[in-house]
Amino acid sequence: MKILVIEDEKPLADSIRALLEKRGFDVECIYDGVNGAEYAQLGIYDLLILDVMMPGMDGFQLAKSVRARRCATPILMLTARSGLEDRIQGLNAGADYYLTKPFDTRELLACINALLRRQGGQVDELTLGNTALELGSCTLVCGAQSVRLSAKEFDVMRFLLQARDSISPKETILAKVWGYDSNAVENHVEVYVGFLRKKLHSIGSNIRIEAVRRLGYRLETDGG
Amino acid sequence: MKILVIEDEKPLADSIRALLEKRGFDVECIYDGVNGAEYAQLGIYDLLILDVMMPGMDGFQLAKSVRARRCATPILMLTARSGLEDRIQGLNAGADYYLTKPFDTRELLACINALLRRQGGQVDELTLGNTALELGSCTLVCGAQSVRLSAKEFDVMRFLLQARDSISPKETILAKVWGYDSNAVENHVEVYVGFLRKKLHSIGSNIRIEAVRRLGYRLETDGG
DNA sequence: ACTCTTTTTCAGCTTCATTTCAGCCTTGCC
DNA sequence: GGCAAGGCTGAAATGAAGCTGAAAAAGAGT
Repeated sequence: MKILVIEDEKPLADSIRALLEKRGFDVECIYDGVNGAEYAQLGIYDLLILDVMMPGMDGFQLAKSVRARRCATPILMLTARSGLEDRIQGLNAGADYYLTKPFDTRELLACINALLRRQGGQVDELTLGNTALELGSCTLVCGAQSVRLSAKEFDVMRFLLQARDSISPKETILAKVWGYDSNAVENHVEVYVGFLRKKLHSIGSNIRIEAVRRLGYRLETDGG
Repeated sequence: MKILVIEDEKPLADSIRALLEKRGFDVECIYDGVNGAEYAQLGIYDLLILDVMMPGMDGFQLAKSVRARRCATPILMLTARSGLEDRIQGLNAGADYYLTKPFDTRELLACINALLRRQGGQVDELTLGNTALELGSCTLVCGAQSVRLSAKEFDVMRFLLQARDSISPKETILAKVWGYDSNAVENHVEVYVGFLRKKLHSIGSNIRIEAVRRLGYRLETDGG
């Protein structure tokens, strides 16, 4: 995650950089508005953090110019001006969030997470080994390969992934996926495990569904 | 644009509704948290406005439960509690913006615009593959070719495009396009998907609307 | 009142996820 | 080895889910 900080007070900018880098973000700082605008418009950042008051070009102008170029990077405005009019002006200029200085570091982080959460495409997935189950699209993904799962296949796979290392008894899978009062039998689970094994294999996954005699199934990963 | 307001102070809720309706939004109000959660999870709203302090289920719990169901609707939290810890808790619970009461109506509108802008509310076309949906003219465009869509066709197409890779259940499309309380049936969606397939084909689009049995529809693009 | 478009209804048809089943393989015990 | 129980699998049957074309109904425009 690349973040661009545009802030003319160097000490503050650098402390933000330090804070965010500690959290694993990739941060760049620019100390004036005019240069900042150029970098911001590259469109390569996942988030812009802008100061409002800066020599040359202020945060409002900067936000407007970024948006005018159809660049959709989220913008967090950070400023000492806490007035209502400023907040409205900031938001209307294209900012996504308006935070007033002095700010608490935890609040800053919470804001950044909220903005990036949206940006990150919100792809919820369960992963194990080299393989991910995308919940939104019911798809198993392994590197460049992927297969779609049917509704029941998806339910079973998801149950196994959520159980992680523990053993899932067929009885439990049956109750959870088919319903405890359905008249499905354990062979259904066996058949579906068969389907899943085939699909996992077809995309080169290193997950195996292993049968534990009398007890149920468990996921294992090959090679580490 | 459909907005759901969940707020237990009826007069406030209704005044927000009036304000937003005047701006052309389609607004519903729910006056308690538990019911609110159910509506919110329908996934048919473009924005949720939540009060924090409510009997039954508070805004934090509500936001968490919505997010837990992988529902990505933007959330604006509106509250009398202005403390730092609250703001952090709200953002971490899944809120996208935190506004303290009493708020200025212009600020509220600016926030809403900022949040909806990101939702594709402000952009004027949605694209996928070689095809664009022009929001202003309800037209599907592919290269030099184009077709006009009827109102319902447009709504369905737009919903599918906004869902991107994820699967859109017929139930949700129905609720969003025909209204959750209409007496439309799932076959309506099937018929409209049929219309859209024909039109997509007629302009040489490489988008396909694929049925995922038991789960819903998803867009796919042909040829990489 | 008429024409044209959009939306709804419906019945018959197709398809494929799910179920069923029979036979085979594996494991572990005597 | 022989046997039994548990597990696996390929193929066939099934039925619910999805599709479609045509016609009725509802609106919109003239």
